[in-house]
Formats: sequence, structure tokens, C-alpha cells
Amino acid sequence: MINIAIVDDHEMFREGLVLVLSQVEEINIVGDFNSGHSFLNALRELDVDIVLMDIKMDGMNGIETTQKAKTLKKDLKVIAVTMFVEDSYYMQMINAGAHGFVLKKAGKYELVQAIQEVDKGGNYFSQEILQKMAFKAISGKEDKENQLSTREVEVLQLICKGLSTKEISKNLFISQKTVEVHRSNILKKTEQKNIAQLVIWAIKNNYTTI
Amino acid sequence: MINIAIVDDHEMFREGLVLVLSQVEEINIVGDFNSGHSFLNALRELDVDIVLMDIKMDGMNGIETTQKAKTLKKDLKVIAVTMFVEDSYYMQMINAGAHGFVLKKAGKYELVQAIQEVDKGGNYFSQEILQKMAFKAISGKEDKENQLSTREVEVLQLICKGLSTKEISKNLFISQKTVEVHRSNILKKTEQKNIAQLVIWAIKNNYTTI
DNA sequence: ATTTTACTAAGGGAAAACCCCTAGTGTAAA
DNA sequence: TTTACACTAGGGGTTTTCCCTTAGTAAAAT
Repeated sequence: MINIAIVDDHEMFREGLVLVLSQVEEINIVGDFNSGHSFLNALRELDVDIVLMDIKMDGMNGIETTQKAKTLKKDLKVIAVTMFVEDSYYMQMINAGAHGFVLKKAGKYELVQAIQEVDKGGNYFSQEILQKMAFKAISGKEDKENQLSTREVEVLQLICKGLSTKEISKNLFISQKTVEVHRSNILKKTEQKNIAQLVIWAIKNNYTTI
Repeated sequence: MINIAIVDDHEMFREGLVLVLSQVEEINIVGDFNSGHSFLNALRELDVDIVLMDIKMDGMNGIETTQKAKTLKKDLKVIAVTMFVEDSYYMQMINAGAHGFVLKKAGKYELVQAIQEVDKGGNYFSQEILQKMAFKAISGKEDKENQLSTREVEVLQLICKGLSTKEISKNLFISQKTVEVHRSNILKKTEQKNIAQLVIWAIKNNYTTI
């Protein structure tokens, strides 16, 4: 019997997941939570093997929740569940200690397969994500090069809110010139050519929420 | 017994919905479909009272599917299921003949309530959507004023793809000046102040997909 | 038959974004 | 201690976007 917990702030999706997995003989749902906080609070008294963790959540996101959960319970296994196949945040999730990665558009069978694989001590990644990883490995791009800095993430999020360079500079108490440098570096690192593409990139890569 | 069909290209969500609703005594799931096409093909031989229709789908969207379904089966009732609470496309869905509107983040009870209400011949709209409608009614803005024209929608979609004014002009075989006019009018009509906000508006209002 | 609307497109100008360059500071790693 | 990096910010330039005006044409509505 595999004890599963679910963390997702999307109620209908979470309820659906509970029901889908309840039908599987070898799976036992020990709890479902609508936030990282509520999950962490319950974690001590929870007999859980694997947690299905949504990455994008209001408040504490899946990466942060995973990191904190791992400090509380080292042998906890995490399967990240996410909407998009993009290339930056799943590395963060792997660094945070996730053993698997499944897309929300995946079906029941793939999800169960992922759970079984991770329960056996292995890893599971959706085909789409493996492709992305392979492409990245072949193209030989190093992560570090493209990783956005703390400040760049701040600027990116303000851009996505629709703030102009002037407004961002006032908001962060820095000069417009500095913001321009950040904007330029963000576009280079993300390999996007303008704000329209950047905003969509940011959504897919979980730097902002719509 | 209420006969329900589900149309949603998101497999896990659809499966979850089927299971959630199967638990409800008075509800009978007569079919679930991953596209508008497959639903329309099956509709003739389907004894269905209410269909839960996702608005955003690859290929034929929920609005188009609803319109076509209504011509095939006039008394079909449609409840739109959607991700966002924005203000333009639910009017289209109502025009297409939807009797209800529920957000995907809604829970089981709200969904069942919506189904019961619509089955009785009434309408059901999520609280959030009613608020939007009320606000719109109070602020007295007319739909027509703000409705994007065909060309504007084309331009908007190319903007969201990350094309520049020059690229859009080449793409549509019109001058840059004309594209500029369209861009300007789009920003005015949507009341967004720059491309970042516009892209997010377009996603929420279903003019583009991420 | 006249009015309205969408689409087209020009001139012209202001603001914003984008892209170089150099360069100082502080922190953290080798 | 030197090296590396993030953050800062200036000069100076091009390109793009944004905003205003005027205006012609074709189609649709009144």
C-alpha cells in the first residue's frame, strides 16, 4: 500500500485526483491540502510515502513547500504536478528533491505509473519533460548561465504586472538605467525577443501568475 | 436522473470530473469527450440533458462547439466551465446559449448546485462572475464599444506570439502605420496600458493560448 | 440615400524600450 | 588575495511603441 498526499490549491482538480487515485487498489490517500502551509502543518502526524505537489500555488509554491517538507521528513518522496513543460522550474524542483514530474494533462495511467516508479525508489518524468531535458543537454546550454538573479526575478515580475521601466525604478528605488540593464539581461537569458514573449515565458516558467 | 456529458481536453481534469459527478445520485454521466469535434460527432446518439463545456480547448473552442451543438440539439443545456473570471468571453458563451458558468476552481458542491439549477430550467453563474457582470452593469460600459474587430483580434494574436509591428504588417500584407492604428485601438478598447498587460488580458479573455 | 463602421494609411512627434559601452561597489568563492 | 559575480548607473545611440491628427474606400446598417 502506497500512502499518498495531494497538495494543490485547485479544488476541483484536487478532488478529482483524490477520486481517481482512490480507485487504485495499491494506493491509499492519506490527505489532500489546498496550500503548502496546511500540508506542512499536517506533515508531522501524516503517514505519507509520496506527495503529489502542484508547483504553482498561491502563497507558498510547490518548490518552497518541497524544500521545507524535506527538512521535516527527509525520506519523503515528491512528484511534481504541473501545467507546463518549460525548462527552468523543473530543475528547481529536482534540486528541491522531487523524484518525479508529471504534467496535469497526463492521464490516470501515467500518473499511477509515476507513483509506482517513485515508490520503488526510482524516478519518473513525463515524456515531454524528458524531451526538453534531452534537447537542453544536446544544445549544451549550462543552467547557471541562464539562471535569473534575485533582482532580475523582481524586475521580471514587475514587468509582468505591466509596470514601465520608470515605474519599476521607483518601485525598487534604483535608477531607470539599472532597470534597463536588468531588462536587457533578462531578455538575453530567457532568449525572448520582446515583452510579449517574455510575459508568456514568465507564466510558463512560473515567475508570475495570471 | 440528469444526464451529463463532459467536454474538456484536459484529461486528468475530465477524469476527475467524471468521478466526482458519478458519486452524485441524481447524476448520470453519459459520456466524456476530449474535443468539440468528438462531442459533436457523438451528439446525435447521445441522450444528454446538460453538457459541461470547457471554453478553452485546442482546435474547436467551447463557444464554437456550443453554437454547433445548439443547432443539432436545440434543447441542449450548456454549463461553461472555465479557468478565469474575465469579462469578454462569457458574454459570447451566453450568446452561444450557455445556461451556466462555473469556474474550474469551484468545488464539487457548487458544480452540483449549478447542474441542479440549470436542470430545473434556471441559470447558474459563479459568484465571481456575477460580481463582474454587476460591476460592468454599474459602470455602464457598453459591450459594442469595447468589442474587438476581426482585424484587431488577428493583430492581437500576432502581438501575443511576440511579433513586432513590422513583422505583423508583413504577415497581414498591410502597412506598419495600419498595424500601429490597430495596436493603439486594441489598447484603448481593452483598457490596458502596455503589451505586458495586454498579453495577460488576451490570455484571460481567451484570445490566445499559452 | 445617408450614416456608420471597419479597414486602410499617411505625417509627425513623444515616450519607451532596446542595445552598445564603461565603471564603481560589495560580497562571496577559489 | 585575487577572481568572479550581482548590482548599481552613467553616456549615447537606434528602434519600437505609443499617440495625435487627417483622410480615403468599401461594406453594412438605418
